[in-house]
Amino acid sequence: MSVTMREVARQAGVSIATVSRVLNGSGPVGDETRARIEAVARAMRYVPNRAARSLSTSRTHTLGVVLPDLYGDFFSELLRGLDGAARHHRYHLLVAGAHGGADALASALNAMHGRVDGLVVMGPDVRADVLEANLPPRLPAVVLGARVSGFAALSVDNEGGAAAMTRHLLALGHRRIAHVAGAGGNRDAAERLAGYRAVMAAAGLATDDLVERGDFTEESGYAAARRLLDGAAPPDAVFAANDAMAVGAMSALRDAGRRVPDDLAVAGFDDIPLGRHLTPALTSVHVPIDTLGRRAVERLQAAVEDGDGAAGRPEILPTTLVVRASCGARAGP
Amino acid sequence: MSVTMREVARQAGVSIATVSRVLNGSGPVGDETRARIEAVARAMRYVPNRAARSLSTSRTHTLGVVLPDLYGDFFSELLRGLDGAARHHRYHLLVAGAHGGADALASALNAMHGRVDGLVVMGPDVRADVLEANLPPRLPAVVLGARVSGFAALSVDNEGGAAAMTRHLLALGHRRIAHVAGAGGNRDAAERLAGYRAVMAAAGLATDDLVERGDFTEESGYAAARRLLDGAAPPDAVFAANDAMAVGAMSALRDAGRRVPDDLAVAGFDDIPLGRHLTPALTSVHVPIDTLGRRAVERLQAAVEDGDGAAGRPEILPTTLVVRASCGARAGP
DNA sequence: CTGAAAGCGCTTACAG
DNA sequence: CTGAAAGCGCTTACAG
Repeated sequence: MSVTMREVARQAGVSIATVSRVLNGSGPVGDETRARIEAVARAMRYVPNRAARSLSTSRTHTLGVVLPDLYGDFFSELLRGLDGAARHHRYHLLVAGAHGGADALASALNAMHGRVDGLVVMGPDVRADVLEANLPPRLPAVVLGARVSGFAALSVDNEGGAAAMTRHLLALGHRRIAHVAGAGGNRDAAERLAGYRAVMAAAGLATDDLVERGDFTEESGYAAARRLLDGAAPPDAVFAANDAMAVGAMSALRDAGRRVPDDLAVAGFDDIPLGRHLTPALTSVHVPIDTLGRRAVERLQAAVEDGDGAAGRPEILPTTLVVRASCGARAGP
Repeated sequence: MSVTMREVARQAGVSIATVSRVLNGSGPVGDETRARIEAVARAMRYVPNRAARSLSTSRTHTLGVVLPDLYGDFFSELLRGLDGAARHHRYHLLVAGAHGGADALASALNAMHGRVDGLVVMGPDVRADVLEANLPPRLPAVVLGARVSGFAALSVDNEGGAAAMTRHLLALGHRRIAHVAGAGGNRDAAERLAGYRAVMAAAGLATDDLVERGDFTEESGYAAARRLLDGAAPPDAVFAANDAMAVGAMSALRDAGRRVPDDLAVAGFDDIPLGRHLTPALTSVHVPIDTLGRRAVERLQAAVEDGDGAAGRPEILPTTLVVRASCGARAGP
């Protein structure tokens, strides 16, 4: 195929071992020899074959990333965090979208064997036992948004964030606070719902007719808001489990002739860039997505370097309330 | 490290050649032998080492993707297109962000040698000769947004789109149409500027004091709009070379107390999802970003399969005008 | 300082 | 139908 070390060695009149030493800066090599080899390699436009190198060193300098999807504000920012940290630690990224399903996950993981030094797997939709059954036993891995025994877990404080938002809405005087929950079976969705419910219960407020389920898409947020408006006693605030659904809800309210925030407050979760640009700007719970990516790489890098399995204590990143105009608070940046 | 074919072979009492045949479904193997090997492999949780397989087959089933960045609406959608098509053709994606600079590009390409069957490189900021000097001679590659001799080129009709937008603004009665250009040295930016200039010139309108340069960021769009407003004779329409700058321009106009579209029309380029959510919604030029990704993979896949270098004629994808409220046209979806 | 050789984990003609 | 062997392109003790 392409030019190999053997050809460089022949051209330079040395053994391949010496070429390897020069290219890796390892072992002692005579100055004259080194210069000659470097010149020949450059002239021949030699580039080392990484697959071969990986095979003999069993190091790839690559991290595998398996996400439910590669698209959208959330994953885009996650990739940014992963990419930045990976670049910083001189790692590359082998990415795969594994839209739901244990099969997709298994096949993605299979295809990475021997090509990565560690794995970042995002699994809020995947059952922990499925993950556990498919993660390679020896490979360092960090799991995002799920907890799998034996592997490092990184997640965000969904419950705390949802609780803070619910308290904020209560403090603004809202009582019938509806929640548009995320997809069933999704861990983030479940935790956010739990945070909301806990605070409502503590305030002595029932939530029976105030929870509608969506699936994290804008359309599902629109539909959920419609159902809430059509109910017997419509809410005075809508807290969606993510920003996309909040955007959908805002559209539904507008289409129904209700003004935000005058008639109804709306809030989301994630704090995607879009939120700042809406009119009114969207109150949300900030999730440190890029930090999530960065920390994942850092933990992995440490694990690879130290040889341990990246296990260690689970890490929960804090979320923060971001108050803007959509919830009707007076002071909104 | 992990369990290898040799261990499976030993456990099953056969040679590694036979194990390989079973795993790949190649060559004839006795039913009883096959069943035994499959059982053993499953029991041992054997997963083939891809680096080793790549080395002996010189096929990786992976495509390398080198982008200026991995973040933002544009790249996110491009990745979506790439990922979808890659999955469809059973390829994986090795991605790298190579923020400007020939060095980053060279190092990213280096690190991919031996690990990919083909390359997608996005190069609007990179000079063609730098690309040409760094692309591996034998590897099929498609270049996005640049033209490098010997490699397939895929781009979008920037000039046509900018011309159509300029004509649209003229048709709405605007005369002093300003253009906020993209980064200098960027090919997309240059083509969009050219499209704008050509139509203005054909209409007999001067553009001397109507072009401000930005760098594709929202902030630069804000600053450019400010400079235009502060000029001797402010424009009556602002056409930004991308949506992010249009968003910045809208903010600047709002901060200056000017209403969009009543006082000034604003238009962008790219048609990112955000545009639909703005108030007023942003008129833009739709760029088929995901198609760009999909076509890149399709061409590469064909090249890998057929053994040719993926060269062939350059392909220019059409752009389309998307009229919304920000330019003041009556009928806007 | 330099080279011959073994080995990384696979695949694939070539024999049998 | 099955196995022994060479080879993919590197790295790395081990000699010298």
